[in-house]
Amino acid sequence: MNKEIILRLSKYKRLLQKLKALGLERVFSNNLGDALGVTPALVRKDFSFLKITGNKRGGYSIDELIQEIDEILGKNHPLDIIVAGCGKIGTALMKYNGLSRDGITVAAGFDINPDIVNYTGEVPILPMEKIESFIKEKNIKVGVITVPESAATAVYEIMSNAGIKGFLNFSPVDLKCSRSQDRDEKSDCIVNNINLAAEIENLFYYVNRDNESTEE
Amino acid sequence: MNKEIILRLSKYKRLLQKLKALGLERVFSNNLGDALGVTPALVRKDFSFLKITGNKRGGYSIDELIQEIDEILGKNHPLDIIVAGCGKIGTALMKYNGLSRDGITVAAGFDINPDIVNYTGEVPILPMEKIESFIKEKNIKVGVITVPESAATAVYEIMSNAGIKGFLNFSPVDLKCSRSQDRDEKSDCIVNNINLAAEIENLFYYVNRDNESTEE
DNA sequence: ATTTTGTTGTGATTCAAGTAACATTATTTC
DNA sequence: GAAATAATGTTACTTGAATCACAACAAAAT
Repeated sequence: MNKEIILRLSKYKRLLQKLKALGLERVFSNNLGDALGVTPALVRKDFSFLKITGNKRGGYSIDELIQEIDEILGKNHPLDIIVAGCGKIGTALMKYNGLSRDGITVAAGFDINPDIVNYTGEVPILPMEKIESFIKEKNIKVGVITVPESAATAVYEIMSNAGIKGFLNFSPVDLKCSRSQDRDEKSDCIVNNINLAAEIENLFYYVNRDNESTEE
Repeated sequence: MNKEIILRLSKYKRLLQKLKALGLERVFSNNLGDALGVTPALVRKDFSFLKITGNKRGGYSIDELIQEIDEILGKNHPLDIIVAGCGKIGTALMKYNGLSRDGITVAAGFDINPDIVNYTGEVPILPMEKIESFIKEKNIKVGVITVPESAATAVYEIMSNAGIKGFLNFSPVDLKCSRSQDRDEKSDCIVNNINLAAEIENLFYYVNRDNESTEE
């Protein structure tokens, strides 16, 4: 199955909440498709795939949609994550309001540097040695990796062995776990890699190319 | 054309630099494919598409490859960017070493909050009113958007009108410009959207689903 | 009650990224 | 110098995500 479907789900929900705030009660696949820049058929297919069903003439109930999407995204369970590596990016994520706004809680950060360990902060920063026991005790399943490239694989191994199943990886090495390619298989874990420098390099490629072709 | 090709290019290069550091001089499509988890044929296709050519028996010269990739990624020009919105994520990016390590320089940050404006920092934080003139004067082409959702579209418009062609957008709204879908068309601009909360929600979906199916 | 309307749900189609296969050609070996 | 080898470069194929098109059907209108 496609990762994109679930990313679209989050976008549907965000939009639905706004429509609800405006007083709307029902929505059509056309509305959602327009807003996301996809065809209405794809919206219906997404819902069909996720066993969400609408009304043959009246579209979809916004309230029900939101509820069902929450159910699918696991919003009825607590969304607790940890952050491994409290450098620039790591600490930013720990404090980022955009996560808590969507119900995601950073339970703790971890770092090898004893100088920045801090048990009393709003989100505590614990020594890296404690990451394994913390994961097991709190039964954490999702973690963010923001350690330097050289440490990424080792930290990933530790987290994976301790029970983390979902990874958001900001280090520039592509972490790939056993069967993560095929998201339908019951795989050991999932990794979403975000390579910030590569994303920006990517932009420069198109920008430079477009420049050149207009300079003629 | 596919964004993925250019992201792979960055990965090729990272790998090539490591191989070079180990003393290697030549590399085969097989090596690169293994490391990136793709078929060797795709590696050759990427190079073929980018007019990079190898040696029928001896593979590719690492030095030449690195040079040609640098050329394509525009590494011979300065990679100057700006950051709009100096909140948690924005300031983290401004100080993130991972960018400068790849030759990317943050020329300045911008924010509406006068309290955090700071002309003397390593990377200055300027008032948002100055973003337009700054872009024009310094001829900046790539920008990062890390403002709150409510301001995202407005800031995008200003930046776009001032001359920014490539956007990395961290606000949860999908910014889409005229013809950015089709990356072959000479389009007005390119936007890469990164929705952090959605990425994590996405992980929880798979983690929860796998849990449920093993609980039977 | 019957017809019309308008939207869902889904099978067929398109399209593009990635894979597989192979013809091509430098290099080595004898 | 000819044969064998081992890699590239490219054509044909596969696959899967998104679109298109339409049948099914609930609600509204007559």
